[in-house]
Amino acid sequence: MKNESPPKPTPTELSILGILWERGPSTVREVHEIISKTKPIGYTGVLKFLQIMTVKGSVRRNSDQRAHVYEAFQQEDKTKRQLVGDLMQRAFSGSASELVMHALAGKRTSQEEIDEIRRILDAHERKST
Amino acid sequence: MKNESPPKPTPTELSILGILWERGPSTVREVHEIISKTKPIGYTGVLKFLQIMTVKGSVRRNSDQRAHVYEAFQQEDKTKRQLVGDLMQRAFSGSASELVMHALAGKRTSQEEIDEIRRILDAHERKST
DNA sequence: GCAGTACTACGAACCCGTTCGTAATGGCAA
DNA sequence: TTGCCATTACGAACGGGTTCGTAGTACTGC
Repeated sequence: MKNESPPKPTPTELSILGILWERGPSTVREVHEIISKTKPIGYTGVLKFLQIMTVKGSVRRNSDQRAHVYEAFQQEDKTKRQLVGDLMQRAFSGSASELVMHALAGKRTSQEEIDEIRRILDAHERKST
Repeated sequence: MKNESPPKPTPTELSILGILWERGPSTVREVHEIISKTKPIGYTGVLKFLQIMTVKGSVRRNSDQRAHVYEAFQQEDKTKRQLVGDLMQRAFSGSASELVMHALAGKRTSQEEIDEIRRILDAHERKST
């Protein structure tokens, strides 16, 4: 047993985690204000998810204040790695190049993005050599 | 309305589609033999999925033979593109470079894979200029 | 023609993600 | 202190993905 394997977040959980990763610790109200712009969900809905995620251990609650403050406890990197790895395995038999190919085919990508990816490749190459 | 938007396959459906994409038209028995090596599922379970997918339109059935032959009807490229695009949007705010970074971080990648990705980048660059 | 076998069809049930409605709690103002 | 408002807590319900058990159907050998 070597890694604590963060449970795979459901779609809605991921949306919420994303907000917490980006904004840092936030109250239910803050999360709700942001997420409701893109997803139809009520205040208590967000709260419910935060509670579930608290039980699962993917977020932590600080109840010092009246309005409880939640923060992401699940590691951003590890979670994202797992999500991509899972899809890569299930849809592309583990082939990274196939994954990249379809990722680029799906949307227009700026020159900066492409250059950035090249840098990532260089760095990865140097590391693993 | 321009694209027929292939419905997003569920995890198990994707496993089956993958087999059909790779092997071509197959019978229930053949699919079951392959998938049961990695996933605990019975014969009728596979059949059930094939039936559901037939209704959804992602596979087609040929009942000329006694053992019906199923073939993938859903486009491989389009489906994969959608899956990656969806994850990229939900987990990485649409950033292709972040996606690639975490994909590579998740597993060891051979030199050939990396070179292949570079080729893909080159091709994509040329096309979009 | 009859029994046995292999395959397909159908329906029920279960689990989990998701959502909502309502009750309980605690602080603030008058 | 009392009443109002914001916030949290809890439970129920709905839907979809997944699985399994059983019934129906067609072919094969005797």
